[in-house]
Formats: sequence, C-alpha cells, structure tokens
Amino acid sequence: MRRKVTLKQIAKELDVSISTVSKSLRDSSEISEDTRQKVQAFAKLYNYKPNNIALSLKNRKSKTICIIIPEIIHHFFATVISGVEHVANENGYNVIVCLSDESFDKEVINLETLANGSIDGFIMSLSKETQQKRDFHHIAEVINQGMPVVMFDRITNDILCDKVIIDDNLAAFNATQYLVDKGFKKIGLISTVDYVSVGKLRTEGYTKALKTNDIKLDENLIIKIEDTDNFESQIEALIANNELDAIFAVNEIFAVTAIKVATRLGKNVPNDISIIGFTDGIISKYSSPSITTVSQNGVKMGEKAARMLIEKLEIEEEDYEEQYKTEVIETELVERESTR
Amino acid sequence: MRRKVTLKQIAKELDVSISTVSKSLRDSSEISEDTRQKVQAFAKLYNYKPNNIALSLKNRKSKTICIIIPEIIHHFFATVISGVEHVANENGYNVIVCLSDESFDKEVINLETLANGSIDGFIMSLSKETQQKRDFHHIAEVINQGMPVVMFDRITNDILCDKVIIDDNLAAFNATQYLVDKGFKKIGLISTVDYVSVGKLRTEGYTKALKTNDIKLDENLIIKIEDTDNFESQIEALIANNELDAIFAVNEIFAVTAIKVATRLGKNVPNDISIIGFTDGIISKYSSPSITTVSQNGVKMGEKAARMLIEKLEIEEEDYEEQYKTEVIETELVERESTR
DNA sequence: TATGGTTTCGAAAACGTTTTCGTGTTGAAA
DNA sequence: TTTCAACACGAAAACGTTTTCGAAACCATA
Repeated sequence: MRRKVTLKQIAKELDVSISTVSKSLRDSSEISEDTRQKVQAFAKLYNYKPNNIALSLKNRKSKTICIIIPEIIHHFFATVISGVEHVANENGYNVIVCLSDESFDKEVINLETLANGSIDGFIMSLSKETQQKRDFHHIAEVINQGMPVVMFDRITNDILCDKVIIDDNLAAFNATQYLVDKGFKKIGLISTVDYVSVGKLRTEGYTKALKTNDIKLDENLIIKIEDTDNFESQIEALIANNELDAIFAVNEIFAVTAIKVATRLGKNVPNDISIIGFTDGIISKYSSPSITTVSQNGVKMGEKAARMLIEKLEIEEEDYEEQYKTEVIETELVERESTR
Repeated sequence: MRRKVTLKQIAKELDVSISTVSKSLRDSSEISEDTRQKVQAFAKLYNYKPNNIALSLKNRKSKTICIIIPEIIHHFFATVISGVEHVANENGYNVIVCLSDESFDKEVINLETLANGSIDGFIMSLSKETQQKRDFHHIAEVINQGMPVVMFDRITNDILCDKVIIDDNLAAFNATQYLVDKGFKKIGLISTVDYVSVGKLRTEGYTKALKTNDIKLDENLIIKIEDTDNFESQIEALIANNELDAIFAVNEIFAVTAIKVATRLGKNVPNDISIIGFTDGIISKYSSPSITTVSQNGVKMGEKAARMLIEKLEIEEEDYEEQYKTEVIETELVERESTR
C-alpha cells in the first residue's frame, strides 16, 4: 500500500523547496528546464496528484455543487440529476446528491451541513413539507451568505434566485385542450393537494382550459390526492361514479393507475376513455397501452439549472450583480396509445 | 450579504487567541466559564459553523463517499443510491454520485478525480465497457492507495475488495424452476450479452434449472441482447418463431417488452404465455398485467454496501487488517399477474 | 572592478481548523 | 516570603497547496 505522495515529500526527496516543486509541476517559467524535468519525472513516477481538499481550502471553492431533491426514485428527478451531472462534469464540477425525502427537516440539515465550504452552490427542488409550511428561511440564509441557489420544478416565489421551470399551467392547459379538441366534455382531473406547487398550477391550467371552452367545471370530476399510499380507491371512485370521456392526470403514477382501474371496471383505454399523463417517464413509455403525456424534459432542466449555477459561480466577485432569471423549459405533448 | 465568519474573525473581535475560541466552542475545560460563554454567545450570534474543508484537510478525511453507477435512470440503481444515502447520512457522511454512462473512460476519470482527498471511499457497480474490457487497473490503483472500495451488483472477481451482490445464479435458477413447476417446458430466455456479469450468471441459472429438470436446452429459445436500442424485433422473432409456454427475462425492460410484443402477436399474458422478470422496479409494479419478478432489494444492497464501507473507514489505522467479505442479499420471487 | 540585469530558487504567508505545549498569573500552603 | 499546583490562555505546528516577494548566483557590460 502506497500512500499518496505530497509536494513536501517530493521536495524532500529531490532536495529542493516545496515552492520549486509546485512551480515545476505548473510549468512556471521561473524554474530552469533542468529541475523542471527532474521534478516532473519524479512526480510522474510516483503518480503525484494534487490534493483536492488542500486546493479547495486555498482557492475557497470546492468545485462541487449539490443537488437536493425530494426523492430519487422519481424517474423525473433521476433525469434531472443526469442532466446536472453532465454539465457539471464538463465544467470540472462534481455533484453531491442529497435527498430530502419530502421532509422539511432533512432539507434544512442538508443545506446546513453543506453550506460550510463543502460546496459552491445548490440546485434544488422543494420538498412537499417545505411547500406546505411555506418556510424558506434556510434557503434565504444560504443565499444571504453569498451562495448561489438555483431552484427547479418545485419552486417558490418567496425566494429570489435563479429558477428553471416548465410552464405547468400552460402545459396542463394544452393537455386539457387536446382532450377537448377530441370532442371530450366530461374530463376528469387527478391532481395532488394544492400546496404542491406544480399540482396547483396544473389544476389551474385544467380549469382554465375548461373555462375557455365553455365547459362547466364539475368539482366531482376532480380529485386531489394527498397520500401516495392508497390513492387507488379514490381513482376508482372517480371513474366508477362518473361517466368520464377522458382523464388528465398530473403524473405518471396516477395515469397508469387510472388505466389499470378503468380496465378493471370494464372500460377500454382509449376506446371508452382517454387518459393523458404528465412527465414522460419510463412508465408512460412501457405501459400498455402506452401513455399520451406531457413531456417535461428533466435532462434539459438539469442541464439548464447546472449551467445557470455554474455561470453564477464563475463570475468574478467584483462583477457580481444581483440579478435573477427564471428559465422556462418547453414541454411537449407526446401522443401515444392511451388517447384516441 | 454576510460572508461566513471564521475563528480568526471571532478571535479578533473578542480580542482573544484563535486557540481560545476553538477551545471555547468545543467546551474545553481549559477555558474559564466566563470566556467560554462569551465566545459561544458571540459565535451563536454570528451563526458560526466550522469550515468543512479546513476540517477535512486537518483530519485527512472528508466524511464523503462516492458512488459510481452506470446509469441513474435505472430504477434499480436509484434505489441503491437511496439506500447508500440513508446509511451514509446516519453516520455523518455525504454522498457524491458519479455516472459512468457505461463508459470505461468516464469510470476512470471519476475514480481519478475523486481519489485525491475529496472522498474517503468508493461504492461502485462496473460499467458495461469495463466488464467487456476486463481492465480494472484503475480500481486496483485506488485500492492500493489505501482507499476502501465496495463493489455491488456488477462486480469482478479480479479485484479483491468488499462486495455485495445477490446470488444471480440461484435467483435465476429459482425463477426458472418456478416456471417449470407450473408445468412449462418451452421456456424462453431473454438475456444480455455474456460480458455483463449479471447477465451471464442469470443465464447460467436458467440453464442449470433446465438441466436439473431434464429439459433439453434449446439454443433457439435464448436471445442475448447487446444493443439496448432495437431489441424489440429480436424479442418479436423469439416469440413469433417458437411456441413458448413461458419466458424468463433478465430485466424489467425486456419483460415488459416481451409482454407488449406477445400481446401484439395475439397471445394473452399470462393465459397463453407466462412471463417472469428480474428487478422489482416501477415497471413491474405498474405494468398491466403486473409482472412476476425476482426482487433484488436495491435499497438493502445500498445500505449494506454503505455499512461495509463506513465500517472500513472507521477502523483505526493500526487495527487494519486486509480482509474482504462478499455479502449476498436475499432475493425474493414476487408473484404478480404475468404468470399463471 | 563596479554595476546592473537575468535567471533560478527558497521563505513565508495564506486558506481555517485542531491540538500540543509552553507560560504567565493566581491562590494557597509551607 | 517562597514554592508549587491549578488555572487560563496563547504560540505554533500541522494538514497540502499556491503565490508573492526577496535574495542569491550568474553573466555581461561599462
């Protein structure tokens, strides 16, 4: 076992100073060709690599960014990570992944433990609990300490920072309009409780679309799911008690469950009932029938968020001006088999 | 904007030495009750938090571990991350996630850039390319530098280190046996090319089960998929050209695709053909019919791997003895609707 | 020989901690 | 008054870098 070699050891071995070694390795013109080569050869032989931690301390930047997400199991978040990762790596950054598990406390802890030099900036999507409590002081604090934060997808307007979102409202509007255009009038909505920002926005898009088309809003056709455990019965009630033409579900799981329940109730998808989902994940693709859905490109969101963050990080201190952007990523309606 | 406060600043402000401040904050008995309270009050007021990087440099450990996986989009790997993350956090460690994208080069780069002080140890699953090349020098190197590595799922016997796996061979055997017990004789296999370690092992389990039951191995019933892009046609050929009773697929995607293709070919699953998958992911659960599958508990694997790594990390240098374990995580056959 | 300019290198500070060791001050005991 | 422990604190080293600045050493020119 060979421990990592340091500048000091090389210096001692070659009987020169640490500075000389450092400069030689960085091809400084201060050093004679002779010693430079000698040092470089030795360093190569012993496979010298500068210690990242020491560099971080010296430079006061870690070249690491942190992404905090509510759940990694969500395919959407996984794709975001993947986008962040690629852009980060391209620019010489590492990525620390933290999971809040939809918990406010874990979110706070994650921010606190990492905002002490370990990382240069955050990319995050709010936990459900945080959105419910509307308590964002922890985020305000790190921003106040001069650490850039980029929020994506589940954001809040109470915090000023860079953001990357999709136009949930518009996307939901378009999805609903798509169903209306097909001639459907009784369109159900499977959404989440309102404190989940995206759920609320998508609900608004749905209602707006109905209103635009002079379709009367029927509260009975709307369910807002809180608990992710036993929502199947709620969906079953929705479908069984109403003669629906179509359903708009605000995520994949709800959509695929709706298909399953409908089928079980003897309704054929899409012939008897059309179903549209949100998020173009693995489920939508591989479900039978495959699901028509609003595609929110997670990879693109991640890439964008990472780019925005890194841009902020690389601005010289002096040139810094407080100015925040909100980028909207285009969504797309992917037509598949669950609608006719 | 308030920059982070350091010991030095507190010391200057309170007109004491840095040592005094440090000791006060760590409740050292060397310091008088008086100054201790004064310092602590001041530190609290200015929200002092020790700089992690400085601590890392001092302690020569970063309290961070890195997990390298081939793809984050894979639900299985996402669950592993989640397991690693929880155990790591419980023990005060952070997790850096790196993606190799199934590329040898990226794997090498990831190892190299992080093995310089940034992290204390690795948890990894080999990329396809690495398994194909059978080149593991990069891993041997970091281990040789004294950095603990735990491999999981896609491992190699060429490297000595802690490992956590499932018994792929046995699990595949059991899955196949399950089909045999149902009375099926013509059982197809949808596997991956042999250099993917788990694919090979699962193929072996399949053949062993057939042999054990005196069923003649028919090479025509086996396909090994290399390219993940257009495998659907291969599966279609398999099903169309053979009168299969059942299929064993070595992953979810293959299984769900088999269902889709079979259905398209007019065969009912499970009445005409039974299908069994591997990995209890989101697809198996939400597919219709839902898929009977071998559940490999990713969370458990991640937890186990993290525990093994951290255990190695916390051993005192002196007590260290080179000794490696391979932990086998139990698998389970989850019966669902795709088999009868 | 004196001057001055290169070339080549090293000392030291800095990043922010922790910890060891030394030292001055106090109070009490002799 | 002297001595000695206990107490309270500070200086400095260490972790591994980079970089500034100063200083030898050398050479060439006047």
